[in-house]
Amino acid sequence: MSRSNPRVLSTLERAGGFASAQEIYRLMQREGESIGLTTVYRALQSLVNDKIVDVLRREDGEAIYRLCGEAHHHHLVCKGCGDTVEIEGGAIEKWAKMMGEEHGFRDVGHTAEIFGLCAKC
Amino acid sequence: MSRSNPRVLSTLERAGGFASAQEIYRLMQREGESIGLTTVYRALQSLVNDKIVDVLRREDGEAIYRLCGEAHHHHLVCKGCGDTVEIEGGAIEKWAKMMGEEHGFRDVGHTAEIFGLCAKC
DNA sequence: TATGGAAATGAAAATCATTTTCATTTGTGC
DNA sequence: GCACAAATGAAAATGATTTTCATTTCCATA
Repeated sequence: MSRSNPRVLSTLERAGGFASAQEIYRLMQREGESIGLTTVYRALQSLVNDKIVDVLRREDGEAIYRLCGEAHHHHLVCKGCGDTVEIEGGAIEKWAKMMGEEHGFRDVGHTAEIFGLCAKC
Repeated sequence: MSRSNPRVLSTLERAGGFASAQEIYRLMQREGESIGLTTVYRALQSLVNDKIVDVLRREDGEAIYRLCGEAHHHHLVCKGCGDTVEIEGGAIEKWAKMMGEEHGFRDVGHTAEIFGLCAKC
């Protein structure tokens, strides 16, 4: 069942380890790779199953796939201009871990995003 | 421009202050209210603009609208069975606030969800 | 009380990400 | 070479959300 297409994985890497299925597809197209959108989606699902990547959501709901092992960080996003700052999340890591344990959960992950209006907006 | 339809707001309240546009629409239908889906979406957007509700995303990407002023909490969700525990997020509130200030952001909000496998799964 | 225009409404079509279907192709062991 | 499972991808289906556009409702003013 291993449909973890290596071309898709390598494209995700090349995209900075942080991209949506559509972006990966377009990128591969632009680079002349012959692949179908369906296969991209399937490969990404497979990579998620194998815990090689994980999934987050953009503010607009689109799924973005992130290479696990990427230095784990969070985002501070401006609602006005979309500018994004990567931030440290040490406090969150601990909080998530603690909360998970407290309720008997294992294999615990988390998402956290902060949004607001940046100085310019 | 105030399209903050009061019937939509009151339905969101009745739904526990936490529902998607589609759910609100279906609920209103079921209760015999005559309203169009478009109007529900517009009313919700308007409520968001007026900061009466804010928007989050379900794991599947669907937008859910939450009454502001609802006791703000976070979720611990089981990836296996979907069971959800509401949890305290004091640490996060502080973290988000601090990070926002540190980068000159105002009007700062955040989302944070923890997910893992519960004891039963 | 008419009336003219602005705001609100909603049905239907458009959009867009994602999933499903299904026929075709590829790869592998025999 | 052959059979069969897995992989592929085009096209259709799905589902949330947005847009279009014609109609209706409000409201202030003549």
